[in-house]
Amino acid sequence: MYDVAERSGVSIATVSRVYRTPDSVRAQTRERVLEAARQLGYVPSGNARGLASRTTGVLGLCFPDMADPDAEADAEADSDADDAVMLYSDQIIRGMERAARRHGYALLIAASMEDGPESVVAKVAGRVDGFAVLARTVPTEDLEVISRRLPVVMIAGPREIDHLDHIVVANADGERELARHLIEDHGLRRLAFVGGEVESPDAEARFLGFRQACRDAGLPVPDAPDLRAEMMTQAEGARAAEALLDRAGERPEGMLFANDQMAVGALRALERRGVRVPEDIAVTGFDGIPLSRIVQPPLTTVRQPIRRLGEQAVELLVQRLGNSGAEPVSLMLPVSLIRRASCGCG
Amino acid sequence: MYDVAERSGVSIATVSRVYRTPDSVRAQTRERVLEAARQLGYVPSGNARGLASRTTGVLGLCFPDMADPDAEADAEADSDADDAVMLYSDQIIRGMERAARRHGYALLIAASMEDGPESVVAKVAGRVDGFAVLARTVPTEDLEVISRRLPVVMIAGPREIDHLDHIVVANADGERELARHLIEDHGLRRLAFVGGEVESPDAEARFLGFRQACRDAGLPVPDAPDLRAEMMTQAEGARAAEALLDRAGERPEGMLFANDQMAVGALRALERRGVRVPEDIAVTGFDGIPLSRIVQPPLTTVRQPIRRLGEQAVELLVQRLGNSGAEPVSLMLPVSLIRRASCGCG
DNA sequence: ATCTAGGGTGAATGCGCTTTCAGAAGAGGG
DNA sequence: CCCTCTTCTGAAAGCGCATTCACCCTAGAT
Repeated sequence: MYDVAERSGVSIATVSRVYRTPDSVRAQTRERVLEAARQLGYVPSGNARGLASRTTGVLGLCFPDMADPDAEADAEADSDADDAVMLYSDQIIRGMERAARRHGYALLIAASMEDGPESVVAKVAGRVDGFAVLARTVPTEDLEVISRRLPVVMIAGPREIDHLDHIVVANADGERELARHLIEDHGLRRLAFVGGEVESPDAEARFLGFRQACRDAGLPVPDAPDLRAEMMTQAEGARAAEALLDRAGERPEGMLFANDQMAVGALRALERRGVRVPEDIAVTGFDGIPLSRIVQPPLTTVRQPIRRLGEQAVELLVQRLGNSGAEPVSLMLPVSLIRRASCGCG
Repeated sequence: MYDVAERSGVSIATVSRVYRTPDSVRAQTRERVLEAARQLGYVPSGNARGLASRTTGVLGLCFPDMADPDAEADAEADSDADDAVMLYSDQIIRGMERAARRHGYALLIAASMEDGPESVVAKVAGRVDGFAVLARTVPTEDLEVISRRLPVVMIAGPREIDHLDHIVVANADGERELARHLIEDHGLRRLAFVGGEVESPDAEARFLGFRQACRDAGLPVPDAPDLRAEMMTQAEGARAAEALLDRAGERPEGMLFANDQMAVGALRALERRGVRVPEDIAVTGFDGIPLSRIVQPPLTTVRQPIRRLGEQAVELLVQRLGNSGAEPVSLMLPVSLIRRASCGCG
């Protein structure tokens, strides 16, 4: 910059103005400066600019190293799918990128890994005006510290820190609506719910929705899922389905899985056992992954607006950057029931 | 940082060392500093660090605003596909992110848009240690200037600037192999090639491959594609297919399209016309997009390793950051022929 | 010809951190 | 008890830019 200033016969202040507030510089001077910059191959330092102006024009995203183990597993099984199917994190990224672009921000993305002290977050946090975090990516205490200095929004996670903005999808509402549909529209009564690990807030919320539907319909309200899967993968889903079949007592009329992966696994297990879906038993999932459309029968499920999650995160960040004093916001994005053949529809 | 230093009774130099070279500080002192940092909610400024150390730990990617108009169009037609299908840019991002992560870098992404002077590139270029550019994203002259200051790798574009590293896929080889397959294995002779706009280096390279195959087989070598599509979309592909059918003279035995989108459009047009594929005519595409697997008949095509493009880009950047004096590298990634029903295979 | 605005420009300061370069504080050795 | 050798730590000088604040010049007004 000093070179540019010297070469064009002005001070560095003027060079700075040429880039920041072009109108405040006489056109002729401006041209001289730009020409000099071109000749010298001048590239303004974002770092210096950021330091001086205390703002970066960049938003960030931290996501878990293994954002979607199921999809990874799928990918290995079918290398075609690998290139075709978007992971959860891909969709978030796409959503955030679009929204950030609209607001004139660039997006810095980094997957968490164990590193030195503070690790990834530190890297991101120090270089952005604000950032989003996917659930269970960053230690709560780190977030606590960082969120005191800049806007942070938690995506799809519990509200561990009360002054954080956060966004979730309507897991409970979706599952409730799904169960209601099975009960009221298809007349099913004996429903089994297959949940996930206790620490998964999503899976738990979905189970809660299931309970509500049972209560609403006057059916017995279970205290806990009929089964819990550790990994929520297809393999676990298949195992769960078989376990439910082999259980003493009457066979359930419907199996609700906490996610699509498990439901798909169940579909395959049931087929092996010669159990017809949906004639003998209804099966449902949650998420609306691409695979749910392709399996036979197509899976009734609940679609999450994952991309909108990312978009909304950016909106919240931008809002907070404009008005840091506002009350913490807590958004819940609506989901939509997708009725397909696996429950008896279509 | 000054506050942390004061609170823990050391100088800022020591605080800096705690983060940069923890081992050079006595354990006891280190703990005191970290504790103070925690209490104060200290977040190191990436900008300042970058300024002082002249390195950011971030790699960048600039991609076109409309990375893939075809996919966009698809998405509108089928909102399901929108969430499911990865765009070209999504795959590049995924590849780069993975590779960057391995090397300890974060990734800054920004789509180009018309803005002030220098626009997006300036934003990215000033904040990264090096970056990748998708073809036709950044004006050549800007690239020329920037690439004098930091490593830049051009992805899937022509080598406009000779000192730039660049990566392309083996477009010509792939198309050549594809055409060879049609000619030798299926015994076809009258082949028509539908290309893209002249400015599309990919489409041109593919046509070149087609010519080579013709030459190899002793068939007449065309000077130009039988047709050129402006947009390379399904609609254009359909139109092209019909135009070829309606042409005077013998009907071609095979139609080779410069990408899958057009081929898919052609498939549909041919079906409407009652022309059977592959019995009456063979059809092929290029890219290996997800859709190519699903259409009827499944499309014979050439798959590009898009994700690897991103990974390789990062590898090149990292290499050059380690050794900036090296000769410019020019990589060509191999592609793979996918034989499906539309050419008569399977 | 003198005065008054204002637009243009320059000097100087500081953003928060890294990095020599020295100096201080212990640790042994003589 | 003094001297030398390590370890640690502090002082200070930037890194490249944004931003007052003050100043200068040119018009238009008087």
